[in-house]
Amino acid sequence: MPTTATLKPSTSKPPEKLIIDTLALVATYPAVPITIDCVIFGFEENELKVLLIRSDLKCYEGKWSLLGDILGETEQLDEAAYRILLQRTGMNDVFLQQVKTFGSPGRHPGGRVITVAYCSLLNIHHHELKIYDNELHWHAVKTLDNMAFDHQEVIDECYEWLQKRIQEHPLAFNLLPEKFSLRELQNLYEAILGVELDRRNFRKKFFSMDFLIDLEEYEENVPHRPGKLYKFNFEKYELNKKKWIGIDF
Amino acid sequence: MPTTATLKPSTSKPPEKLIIDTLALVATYPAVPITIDCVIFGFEENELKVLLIRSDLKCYEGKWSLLGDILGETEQLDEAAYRILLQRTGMNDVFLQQVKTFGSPGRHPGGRVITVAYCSLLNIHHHELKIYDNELHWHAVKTLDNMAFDHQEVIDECYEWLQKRIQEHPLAFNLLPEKFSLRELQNLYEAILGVELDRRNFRKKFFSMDFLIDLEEYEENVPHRPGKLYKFNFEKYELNKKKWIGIDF
DNA sequence: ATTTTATTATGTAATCTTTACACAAAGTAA
DNA sequence: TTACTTTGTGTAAAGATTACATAATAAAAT
Repeated sequence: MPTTATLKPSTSKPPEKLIIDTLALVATYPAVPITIDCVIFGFEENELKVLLIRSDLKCYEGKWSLLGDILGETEQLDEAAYRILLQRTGMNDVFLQQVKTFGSPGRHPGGRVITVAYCSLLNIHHHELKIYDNELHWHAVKTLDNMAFDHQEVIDECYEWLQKRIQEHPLAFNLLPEKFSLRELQNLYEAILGVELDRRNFRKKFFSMDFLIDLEEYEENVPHRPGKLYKFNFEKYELNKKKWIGIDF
Repeated sequence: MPTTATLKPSTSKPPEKLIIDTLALVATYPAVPITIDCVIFGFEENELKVLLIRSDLKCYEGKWSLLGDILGETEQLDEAAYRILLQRTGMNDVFLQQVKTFGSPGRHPGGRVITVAYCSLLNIHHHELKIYDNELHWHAVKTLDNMAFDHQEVIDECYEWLQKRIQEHPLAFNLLPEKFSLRELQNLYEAILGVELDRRNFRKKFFSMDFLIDLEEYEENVPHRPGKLYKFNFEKYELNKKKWIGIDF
């Protein structure tokens, strides 16, 4: 035992007997089917949306469901999430992150199934859906109801995760066109955070971060004064990103 | 389909055939053993520590391991985490939170086992260990090595989660005595965040949050001028806590 | 008793950040 | 030409952060 460890009291005992046959050990463990569910948020017409399909279970007939599938026997969790997204939508250029695992014994009508939720945020017009089986579609997050399984809860947790995340990481730029106006950026934040922001202060904030590249181009075909277009400087961000924010609660 | 949903293109198809026998469906799913691992951080002698036991697998002989066990067949994930902590340590008054699920196919030598990591932070002197089997002990986080399974990685992820978390939530107060001096509080933050902080600014920060109750009492038996004692006003915090932090990256 | 040592407690000026708020300029549509 | 809509911009006040030094208190050593 290293000297840095707190001394164990005299009642401490080493393992009774070391287990040699780990395969036999694991074989005695009860096993549970694992699924991965993908919560893919998108943004369109100033509204946050999420990708859903029709449930193919009779008991959830007509209800909506997340994109999910069972975990393959030799698959990494992340790998499965990317596979599912590709199989269901044809998209292969999306960054997914694990958010939370849901394991209530009663969450699946067919018996215990544990699901690991993965989340992403993307530009609906940059990522063409190539497959539409089971009525795959973008559904407004505000008007969700009628969800199969515990998918409402899964979406709620992912949405909270997302709201936090877009304030700390430049996620939002993934769902704007490459060239965007500050108004588009602000609409996005307002839609996802569900608040109104002051336009001047919003601009000041982003300009002072100094990650926006002024393209010296302007919007076209807008029925009013066109806004300037910018793009996000991901390289600069990667070099300069903050380590921490400071104690604040 | 609600009117808010994006219209599906003509290629969209409803589910081919609805599944009625969900039990039979789930029975076809490959199943994986699930374990829960508890990453319990504690603080003692100005050092962050974590609860470890000896691995009882021959192939990890002499290595340290997190407190873990298999998930019971009808157990909630959270429930299992609390049970494991109670069984292994006798502690039953600890708040645990799910951090991440680890599922690399090769992470367990006995075959695929997926683990869900739960994390907590507590005051070593408030939570007496009542069981010491398998050399249960507090181990300094700084000097970890020689970990079984992927437990180093699990601890690393939980540590990062913790560093972020204590800056946004008043977690830290759970691991001080009820009455504490500002120096104790500062030591804690410095130890967990791994930085040095300016004493005057640190005090200003906490006083301005206005969640500390001045007890008008002083430290005793210290070989120098005694510091004032405070306690944390959890009620006030619950009423006033912030909704969000602001865009910053 | 006096001195030494360690540590607490406190204030201020400079800088930076946040907030609230209003008006002129640019383009389209009528 | 006018009306409409939306962009772009500045400033003052308040608040937060940073960097920094000195006096007070108690115990321990002499």
